[in-house]
Amino acid sequence: MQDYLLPLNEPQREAVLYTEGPLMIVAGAGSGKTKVLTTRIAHLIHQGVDSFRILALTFTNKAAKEMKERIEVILGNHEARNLYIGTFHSVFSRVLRADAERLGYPSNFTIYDTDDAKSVIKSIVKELNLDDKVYKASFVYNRISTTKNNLYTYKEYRADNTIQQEDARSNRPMIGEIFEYYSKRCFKNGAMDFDDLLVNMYILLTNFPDVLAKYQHKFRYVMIDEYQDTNLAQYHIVKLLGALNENICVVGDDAQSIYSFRGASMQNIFQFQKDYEEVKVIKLEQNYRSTSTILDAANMVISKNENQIKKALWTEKESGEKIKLACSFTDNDEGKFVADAIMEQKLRNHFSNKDFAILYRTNAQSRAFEESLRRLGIKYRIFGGTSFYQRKEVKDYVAYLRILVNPQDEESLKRIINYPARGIGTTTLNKISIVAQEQNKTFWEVLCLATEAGIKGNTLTTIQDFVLAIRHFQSLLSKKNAYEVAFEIGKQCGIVKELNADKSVEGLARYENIQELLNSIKEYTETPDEEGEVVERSLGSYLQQITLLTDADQNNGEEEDAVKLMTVHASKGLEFPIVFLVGVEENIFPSSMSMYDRANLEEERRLFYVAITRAREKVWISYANNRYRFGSLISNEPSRFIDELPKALLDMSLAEKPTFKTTFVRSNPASNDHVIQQKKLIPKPTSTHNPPSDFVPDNPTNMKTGMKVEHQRFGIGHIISMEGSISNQVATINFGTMGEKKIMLNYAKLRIIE
DNA sequence: TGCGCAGGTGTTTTT
DNA sequence: CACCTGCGCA
Repeated sequence: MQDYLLPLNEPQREAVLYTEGPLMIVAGAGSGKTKVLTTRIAHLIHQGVDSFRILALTFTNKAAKEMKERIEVILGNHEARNLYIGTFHSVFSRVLRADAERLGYPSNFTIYDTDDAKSVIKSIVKELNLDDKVYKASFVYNRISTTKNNLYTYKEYRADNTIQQEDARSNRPMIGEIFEYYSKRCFKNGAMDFDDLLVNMYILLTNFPDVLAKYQHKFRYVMIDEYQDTNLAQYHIVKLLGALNENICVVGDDAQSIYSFRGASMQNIFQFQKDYEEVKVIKLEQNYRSTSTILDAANMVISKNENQIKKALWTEKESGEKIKLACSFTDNDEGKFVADAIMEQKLRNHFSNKDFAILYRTNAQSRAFEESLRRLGIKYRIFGGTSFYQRKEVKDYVAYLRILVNPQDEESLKRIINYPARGIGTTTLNKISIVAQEQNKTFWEVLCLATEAGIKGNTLTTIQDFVLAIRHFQSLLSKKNAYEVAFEIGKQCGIVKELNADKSVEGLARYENIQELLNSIKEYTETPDEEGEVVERSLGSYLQQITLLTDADQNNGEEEDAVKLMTVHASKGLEFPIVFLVGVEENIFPSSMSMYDRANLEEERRLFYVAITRAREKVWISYANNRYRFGSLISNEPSRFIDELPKALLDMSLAEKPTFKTTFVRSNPASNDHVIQQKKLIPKPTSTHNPPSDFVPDNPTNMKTGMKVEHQRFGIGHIISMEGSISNQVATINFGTMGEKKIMLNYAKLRIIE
């Protein structure tokens, strides 16, 4: 037997050796699926399969990179370098670079990120004279995105009665029209958004039989990780690519499907088994990651879901510590509590910073933890939020580079034509836009012929200078490398000078970001090609690549000794010795956006499952009674998911009293803990009011100044005043001995008494 | 055309 | 609370 097969258990080995024909690996959390995938690829190469002919699609670029490295270790050579491996989006963008022209796109097409796409939608809504409050960019974008991920074009969208009725009912009948304009505009700009990378790949394969044949022959083996998070477009592409050889191996876990908002459907898992006559299914059920306590808890929670493939995940590991439940008074206290707990664990049990992860449902929750960690001098690193390449100053600079490579890109052109300020305002911009529309020219073409567009005087000279400058840099590109050109742009256009002039903390950070951007270009373009390397190192490929970098990819190089902070989504595929899962409250986790129908709630539950199963040794679950949201204090109940955990696996000693760091005087220390414990497992120690058992909150829209209302925790009070917008009303309520409180009606549960 | 201020408005999750 | 937008003024 080969050495690399020795560390595998029976089903793992079977999965590695089963190389021919369709294979589905159902891999539970922590069951060694990455190990199986890497060993499987290594085995293929070892058996003599040409490494250029293996395609592996992963969820993040970082995962791809790690897999490559692990394969190199197993094989002891650099064969893995030739693999086609990466995310769907990055692999397809590479394929499309080669064949984009057949679809009428330039090979240096620009990739629009979500912000770019929304900005295009905004201009279209404006051009069509529609109300931007009704046609909010994010709403329209999501709808278009979902449609495209289901492989619907704007034509089909506009022709579909059901869709049109839906839009009519939501009072947004023009979405189809916006969709059409948007598609045409992107095409004219030589730009693809994230979804276009999938859609156009699909079109390329279906409309050009020779291209399909080329890739079907090229990719003799196809492997897909995280299959439960693929969408319909991805499903069809994979099916097409694998149709010739049918050597398709998908790896997934329905229990970890958490991206339905992006069009992912775990239906693809079930469909896979129907698509091929002789599909082999292998289940990996032994968990090597977590203690049995953690695993039992996770299994118990996920068992509440109706929609799932039954699995029996087990472990040989010891039971370990119970899951600690911790209750804090406010979100700030929660931050301090977690930082203290980390400090204590470090001192008492000799853990290092890098052993800890703090996982939350939304990015906005990170702040309290950042502050408290900083105060204790604990090094931390946040993953996610606005990524480096989304920062304004970086995007502005990148826009210059995009224009050099693809002058059709109107979006980027608008970004930089007046940055740094050179006196070209909205008036001129609109004028050019109109001429461009009328004469069916690109924005750039009109700029080049500014005289004909009726532009005169100073503005004309400015535009002509701008055009000359861009052309100069374009020609420079053939003489100098991308880094040198980028550097020249910063210098000659005065961007660097302008940023350097701002000596504020933020200004300094912006300046440093630009230096970092230049460094990254230098590193990318000046890395010598290794033998056999298939990566292209032009400015065009650099620009496409950076747009597709994910949060998980930003971890540059060696692992540093820092506490990791990230959303539960971002933690997928990772593991940590100790996990703090925080903000585990109703309205937050599960999110108030997804708790009102079964499918959404089940996805939240899977998310909870993912969070817990990240931990190897210890899990702390934390919630706060009150937290600041939009500036005022709101109260949330502990999450229903806490109730779903087996009591025997919980250590509730820290949840009996909330940790107080805030100065707060309890008006009635002799609270009624015992009553509440009977009613609900989770103690609510701050309760000083005992609501009747039939307490039903009323609709907040009926509440008016002067009313007498009952709050579950604060008791009876009078509404003194109401403020805030209609969608987000804040009431000031006098609760007598409990004092005056500002309450957000959308979140609080209030009952009208009279 | 550009800047400063007031007011409104919004928070899932991400390629 | 922060961020963004829109408006008024120089």
